[in-house]
Amino acid sequence: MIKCAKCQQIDFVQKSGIVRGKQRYFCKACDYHFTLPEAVENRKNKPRHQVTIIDIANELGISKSTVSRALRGHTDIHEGTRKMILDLAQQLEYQPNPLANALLKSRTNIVGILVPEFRHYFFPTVIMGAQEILSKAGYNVMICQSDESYETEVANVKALMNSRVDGLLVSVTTQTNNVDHFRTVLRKQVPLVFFNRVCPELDTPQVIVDDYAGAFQAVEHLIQQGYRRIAHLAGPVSLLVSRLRMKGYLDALQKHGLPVDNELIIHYDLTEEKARIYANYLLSLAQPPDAIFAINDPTAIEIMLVAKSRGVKIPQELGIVGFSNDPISAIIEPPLTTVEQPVWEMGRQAARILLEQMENPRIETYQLPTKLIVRGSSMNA
Amino acid sequence: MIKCAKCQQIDFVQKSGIVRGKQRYFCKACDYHFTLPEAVENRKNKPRHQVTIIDIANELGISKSTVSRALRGHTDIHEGTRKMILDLAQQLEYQPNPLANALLKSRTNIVGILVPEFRHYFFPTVIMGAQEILSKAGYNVMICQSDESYETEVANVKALMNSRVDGLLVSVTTQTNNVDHFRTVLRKQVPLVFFNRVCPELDTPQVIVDDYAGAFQAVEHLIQQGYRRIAHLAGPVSLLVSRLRMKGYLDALQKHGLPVDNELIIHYDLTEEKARIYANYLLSLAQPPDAIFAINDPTAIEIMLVAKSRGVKIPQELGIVGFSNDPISAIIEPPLTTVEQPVWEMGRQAARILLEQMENPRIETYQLPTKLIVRGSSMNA
DNA sequence: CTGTTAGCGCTTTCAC
DNA sequence: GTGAAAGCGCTAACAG
Repeated sequence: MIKCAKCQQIDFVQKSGIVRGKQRYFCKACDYHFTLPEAVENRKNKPRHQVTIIDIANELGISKSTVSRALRGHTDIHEGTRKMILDLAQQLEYQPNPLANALLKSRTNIVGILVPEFRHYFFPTVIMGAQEILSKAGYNVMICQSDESYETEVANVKALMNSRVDGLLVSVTTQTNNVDHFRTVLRKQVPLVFFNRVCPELDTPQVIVDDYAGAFQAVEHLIQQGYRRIAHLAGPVSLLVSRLRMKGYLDALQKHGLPVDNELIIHYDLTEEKARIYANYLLSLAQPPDAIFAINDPTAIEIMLVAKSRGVKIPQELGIVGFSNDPISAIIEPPLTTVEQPVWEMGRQAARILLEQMENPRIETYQLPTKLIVRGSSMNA
Repeated sequence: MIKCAKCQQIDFVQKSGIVRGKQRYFCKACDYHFTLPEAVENRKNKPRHQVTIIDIANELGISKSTVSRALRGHTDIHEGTRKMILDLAQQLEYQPNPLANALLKSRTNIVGILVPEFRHYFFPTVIMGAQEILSKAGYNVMICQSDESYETEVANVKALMNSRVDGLLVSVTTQTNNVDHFRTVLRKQVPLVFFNRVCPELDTPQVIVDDYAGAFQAVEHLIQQGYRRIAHLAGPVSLLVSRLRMKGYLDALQKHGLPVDNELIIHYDLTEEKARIYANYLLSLAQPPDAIFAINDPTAIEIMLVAKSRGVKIPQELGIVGFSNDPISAIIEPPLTTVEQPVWEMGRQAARILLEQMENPRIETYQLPTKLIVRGSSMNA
């Protein structure tokens, strides 16, 4: 059952007494005395036992503090001792237990990410960007999605806080009007960074793109293409991003002397069904719009589908511009004009700020650039 | 500074000695004696201090064991004591520290999910399905993506194991040929369930769809539509899903007496670039195919884009069928014929099996149904 | 350079 | 019914 630690043979090994509470063995073949690594013995009893510093300490007959120090890379330690410890640790495949550390330090090295959904292109991509930075910094990521439900969002924040995450990256739901759950987070001094769908009323960093400029450019482009009756299918007023893009839309109309027709402005909850309903509504107006600026690409795409189903020609009869440059917008026909935003970079940036926030808190709003990408859906030439 | 616990006034409160090591207060207005909840006092010193059972025990002058019992809902406890404890716990917003519990029980209530990517529709949806079940069961989810890199996969498994997840839901990369890292997981008795991209060589549950039947139907449909020279842009041989769909393709050809032309069968690594390259290659053959069965929808869509750019008419000159029913397949033009699989349900099922695995391990392969959805890309009428 | 001790927050025997 | 004490794995302050 027991292999000799030197010659690896089995048949010649016999027990040879107990030293310091540990069973010692003796190989009659190669004349070698040894003890079994504690971990090996333990494993027999507890199958899930993980090697601990105590196993190493016992095996080497030293104290666990010394082992800890060696493993932590402290300097004031005998070179021989260190080598001994490091070697055995490697041999036993020692893995520090992060739970013990977390309990001790009240730090889990986990960052929570909370998004409203990840069916579309945007949020998964932001998450990937954030993960890139966070995992480099030694953090794991716990992802929750609120499914655009305020209640779920509150529950998720609670769950993440309860899991003692070291920080939180959040994009709120369309329904989030009360932000007390985030106040609790801040009160408990857990770093919190909002991105895309932010909470400017909270004193914590926010990462957004230049929504205003993007929207302005988009609408100005439509005007330059000759469209005159431009509708805006906007997001809910609760979201800053909706309000900023709305302002860009309004200002572009104003700059070019176009009237604002409230009939052409619709706020909606970003669900697919509502997008379809309102697209149909707009196209059934007595004086329908000749172009629509959509709050985002999924919305624009729903509009395109509705327009197509009604036989409305894009871009001749209806110009359409979206926002985000979802890959699907290059695939659909005609390809969708859209405002590109650095989605991946937004995740990276939010993560960087969160990490910085852990060191020295600073409240700031970070704004990334946008860029209009002109495609077929708005080329009324 | 100190509010009276009864009349809530501030000005009349004064200290009234120390009892059992705790400062007591006295309100001259309402004649009420009280102590400050320990937690409140502590909060002043350690801003991040969370209320612990010790705080409650001290405040009530009882032992933490009793508090623990009351909170755990043990029966043998005085009703009055229990009520006192529960009330104070609520008042102080006591939250048990999961870290302490995790350390004690070696259970984190975290499940790791490892996927190759989440840019497309498939994996995010599976994850949402899994999360639905897992969060109901009280588990948090830690998501990693390997980005189709074997090394990243190994690193991620290590990281998740190191975080002491209670279970693992995995879909492997296209590059995963060596599965030793998963053997380690099983050796440490951590429940492991594969889905979609599975590892049949490992003794652990696998969740897949009926890839063979789905592929067979898809190809048979193409044949029935009159296509005779049907190519297959397949996944890497390393993946079981590739092999099963390949078999369905081959058997359908055989059943209908069509020859197998190896020139028309290409295995590739599922990257966008390669999809484009091979689509171009197939369409440039001296005898190009008149239809292509693609391993999945993203592949099919790349093929469609290439075909369009070459002026090849779909479905007249080229029939195309994909796999998965990615929402984009209904949007692209012509809409893509595809094999629907219950993606969300796959996540739910995998999660359920993982939970069951934690109770009584059982090795089984679960297979979900598929269904052909015929759309314009293959209607050669 | 190394060992001893205490403690992170909690559950769980084992006593009384 | 309740308390005391041990211990999960680890780090760090304090002694030598």
